[in-house]
Amino acid sequence: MLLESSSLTTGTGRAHNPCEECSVRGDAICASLSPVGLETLSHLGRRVHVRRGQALFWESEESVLVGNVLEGMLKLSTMTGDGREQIVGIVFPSDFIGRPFGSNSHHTVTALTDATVCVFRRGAFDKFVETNSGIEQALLRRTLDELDRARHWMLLLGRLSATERVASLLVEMVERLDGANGKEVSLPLSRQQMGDLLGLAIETVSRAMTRFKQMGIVELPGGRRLIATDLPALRRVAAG
Amino acid sequence: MLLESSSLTTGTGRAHNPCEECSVRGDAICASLSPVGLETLSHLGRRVHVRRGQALFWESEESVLVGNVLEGMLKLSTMTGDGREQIVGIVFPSDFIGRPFGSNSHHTVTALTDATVCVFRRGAFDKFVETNSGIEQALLRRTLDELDRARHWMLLLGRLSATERVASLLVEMVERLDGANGKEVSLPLSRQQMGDLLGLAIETVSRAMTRFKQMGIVELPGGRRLIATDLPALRRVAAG
DNA sequence: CGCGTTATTGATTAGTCTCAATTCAGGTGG
DNA sequence: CCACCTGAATTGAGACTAATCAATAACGCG
Repeated sequence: MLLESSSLTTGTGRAHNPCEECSVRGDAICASLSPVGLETLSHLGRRVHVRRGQALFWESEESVLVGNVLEGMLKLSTMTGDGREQIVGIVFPSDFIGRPFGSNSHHTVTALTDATVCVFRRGAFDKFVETNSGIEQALLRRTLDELDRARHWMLLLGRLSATERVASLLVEMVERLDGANGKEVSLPLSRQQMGDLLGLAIETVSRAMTRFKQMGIVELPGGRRLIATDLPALRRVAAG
Repeated sequence: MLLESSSLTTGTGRAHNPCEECSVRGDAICASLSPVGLETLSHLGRRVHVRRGQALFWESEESVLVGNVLEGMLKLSTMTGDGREQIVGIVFPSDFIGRPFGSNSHHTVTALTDATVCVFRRGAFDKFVETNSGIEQALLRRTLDELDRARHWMLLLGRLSATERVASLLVEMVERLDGANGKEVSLPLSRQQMGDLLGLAIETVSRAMTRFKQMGIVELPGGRRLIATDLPALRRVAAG
């Protein structure tokens, strides 16, 4: 249940600043930093590897960590009192996770694929932000974007039918995994997780998928693989 | 001496900064400003009065304005292609509205009650923020809170039953309108709007309300008035 | 190749939406 | 001040969507 720190490995690099050759150097909030700021930050962070299915912060536990996703994809989720789960966000490389500035957002962060995250203790990160206002603005922009995404998802959850929701998710996945018409992508989500994200039962998700297959707008070559053979049509279904 | 403050406020001499006696001075993002910053900002903003039902920015139109709510309550909403509406947020006095930094969030802002908003042209506001990093952090905190709220709402929309949703809304309304057990509050939302917020049909909302009345945990003395006679019980229903 | 897990498919049920009919509240004009 | 009118809210009946329960089928892994 609890995070096993033994399974988490710390990154290397001491002489050279490891941030310089970070895979998300140009996209994450660190992009706004000067070389000096970057140097300081590099001493605060450490790389953590998480295996698929592993939780990163535990819900309702003091969320002491914040960080940037370097590789892989993770889900943010909450639960109702009686155990129903809702995924409230999917994070991709260069996305920021965690809640700076004291308060706590009560979300579980779980790796959907094997992932690498550059983490900071929140206190140290907060202090660093105070003296580097560039990063603050980067964080603000990113948070505003997240807010827009969350609100867009509210529309989906509140007003779209099951079929429309599944189509929307497939379209978004194809886009974010840079697929195209006829190009195969590998979904990072199980059917159960798709259900938890869309507010649907697993069977409902499955049925929608087979319906799309029968309509000839997607192919499902087994497992989590997906080919959108008629992306415009899928988009039309998603639109509502 | 020459200039009279025209339509907007005051009545106390022009040497005095109108922001000083603003109703949300201590709570809005302006709270973080120095007297000098406040002085500058006061020249950029103007007060706008909106009547109940009036829209403030129009969806998909270039959202040129941002601002602080001074009085009243407003809703943020989006629509599907075929006209289904979803309310994605309710804003209260001291809340910030609008999307700074270029991009556009495509939300309609409509007054739920008569309201007063302190608005800024976005370009001017953005520029002001760049030279006043205090306001940036205030905005960031506020946006992080909004994000948490939106994600909490995703749980509600994705996983709670109709009854649980309505109970949740009533609890939240009682809290934000500082009601208590047995204290009457006046809901700012019509049944239709409650439905648009909860992702439910108007009839379903109505039925849930009468069920609560029959259970003896609320009273509905007509109109939009509400008395939670057993708030703990209502909370229990909401919990799910 | 067999086993456990995950996904699909089917039958039934529960919950919510839709359509339709009153009832109620609030504002208007006589 | 009251009767009326209009929009909002409630209530009821039936239709439909998606959840649940249950039984295969496909996959992934040792």
